[in-house]
Amino acid sequence: MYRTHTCGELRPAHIGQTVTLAGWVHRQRDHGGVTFIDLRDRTGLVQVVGDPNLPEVSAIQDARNEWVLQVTGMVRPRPAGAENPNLVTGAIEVAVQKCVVLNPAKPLPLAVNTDETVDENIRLKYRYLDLRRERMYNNIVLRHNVVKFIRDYLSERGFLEIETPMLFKTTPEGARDYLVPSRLQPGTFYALPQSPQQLKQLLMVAGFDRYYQIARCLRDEDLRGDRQPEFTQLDLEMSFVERDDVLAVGEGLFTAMVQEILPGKRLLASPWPRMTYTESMERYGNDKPDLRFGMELHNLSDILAASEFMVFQNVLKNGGVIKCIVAPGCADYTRKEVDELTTFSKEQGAKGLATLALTAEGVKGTAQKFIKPAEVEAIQTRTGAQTSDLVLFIADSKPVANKTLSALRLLFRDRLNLADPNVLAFAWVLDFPMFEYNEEDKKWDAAHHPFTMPKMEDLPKFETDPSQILSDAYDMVLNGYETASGSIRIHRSDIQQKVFQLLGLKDEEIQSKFGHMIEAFQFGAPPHGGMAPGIDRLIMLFAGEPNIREVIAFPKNQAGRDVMADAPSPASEKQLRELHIKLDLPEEK
RNA sequence: GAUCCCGUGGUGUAGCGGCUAACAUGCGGCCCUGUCAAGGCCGAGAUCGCGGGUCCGAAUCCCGUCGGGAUCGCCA
Repeated sequence: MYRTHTCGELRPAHIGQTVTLAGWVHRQRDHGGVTFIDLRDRTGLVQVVGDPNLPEVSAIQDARNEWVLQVTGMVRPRPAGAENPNLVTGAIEVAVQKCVVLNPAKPLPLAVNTDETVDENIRLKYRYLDLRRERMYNNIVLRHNVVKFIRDYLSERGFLEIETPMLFKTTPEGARDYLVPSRLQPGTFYALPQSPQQLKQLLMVAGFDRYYQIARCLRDEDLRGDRQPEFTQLDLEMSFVERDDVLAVGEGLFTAMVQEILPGKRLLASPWPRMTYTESMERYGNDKPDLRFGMELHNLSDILAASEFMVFQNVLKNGGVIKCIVAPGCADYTRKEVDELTTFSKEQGAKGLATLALTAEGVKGTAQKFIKPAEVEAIQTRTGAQTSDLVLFIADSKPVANKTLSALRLLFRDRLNLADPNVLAFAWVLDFPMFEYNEEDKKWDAAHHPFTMPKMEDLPKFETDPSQILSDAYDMVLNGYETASGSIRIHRSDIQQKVFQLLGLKDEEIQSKFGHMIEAFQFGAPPHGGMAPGIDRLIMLFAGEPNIREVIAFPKNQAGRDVMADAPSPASEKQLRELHIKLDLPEEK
């Protein structure tokens, strides 16, 4: 037996007991005679003392940071005045009688016992050391608590956790698949699942009624701070439900979770706000609004319809819009600062940025000479802009204006600290469009996915205007992130056929790619729907971390590499031969 | 595919045209019996990511390249 107790559990109640501990040297303080070590295991720290009056102290004196020790000694109270209120074990210490070095350690490439920032490349290369640090440990524990809460909550409500295959089938829609070559059937490939979407629907056809899975999903696309090539979703599906039944489960789950395991956080509103996709786009410029602060977008196209500003005129003539946001207290921005905002806007796709500074000395800014006093007044009435505020205008096509102002809004959020980091602003965004026109490929794409149920009343629009078809798709958003996405699914094979056809899939293609789905829907498929919250993103937001790598034990870097194991790496000739794969690599420069 | 930012001892930073490259921490040695980021003294450790250029002189300016991050595209 290596230990009788853990480091973090010792209390004055243990005084007088002889205990054996095992752990890492968090810190060592050698006073020549008496030596202190803060011994660490995952439960915490405890001070062990090597006393010259006690035997076997040499190992204590020799020990260095991160050595692994086994220590046996008597728990005793610390001398009066020597208690450490910062440690939960700070009232006591362990007087060492025996110390065994289980394993010494070389000096570490990164310090485990501080929270100072370390280059992320080094952290990832030595991730097993990085994970010893308190911040990472806390994140991993939080992750466990979140997943455990999910399992308990859903199990209590009749959901079954069911595993689905990792080796499945490539699909034509959606993200790029990771392919896995089949050895037994040369020339064919599995695809790793982008999500268990089809399988969970088939589980509904099977009658399981309420299913969930903590499911790994894989998508071969470029990485971002909130996107990893493999990530984890709470995949969830229910039969005989309407949209609000699904939303109620999600809202109930995360509301209870916040109350139970996130005492430092509070919900912005309960019940959660709901808005349509269209409303979210109008008011926030995107479909994942951060509702922790205002600064909404305003459409000024009507007020400025008669503007003398040629830029505005031309945009309106071409079907564009003039929209704005109001940056509070920013009227004193310098020319340089405004230029930076203009550059930022152009990076987002806008052709330019016009500003109106409402200073105490009067109206200034690049748009001042084009906007009449009456128009300024109307703008102030609509937006609530006041003296000392800066109004930022984007005149462009509606998508560009929304995208740019949305990005500016988040820029000011961070610059002016407008969002309370302890608030969780959950909300639902509803009624997404069913299809988006893909200009590049000149075809319709599914906005959510092709199994999403179009609104019944919009079915006639398949023949007239697919862009106007709304769907029973919904997103759960949190603090400016899409944290779940779901829909009521198509359970009728005739509607499913219609969708596939509009997406431009040929009959043979529908059969080869989705024949099993179409067929299944002909054998008594129940109405069903579900959603899939992104575990990594949620935990990132719960933990207040800036990216999801911080809440994943072994994440990949921006180039999709595991820098610790150095993956991906070349396959051997033998492996390739078995798979009947020949490489055709691009010429090296 | 594109844009921007970063790269200086093990780690974190400073220096940004004139240095023998500074500081903290870590590391090694010595001293020290109550510390808890212990303290004191001594020491080792960087050709400033790499290559080229400008200059009397480059960590510092320019170009290229590699590595990392953020963003656009991409992500049903």
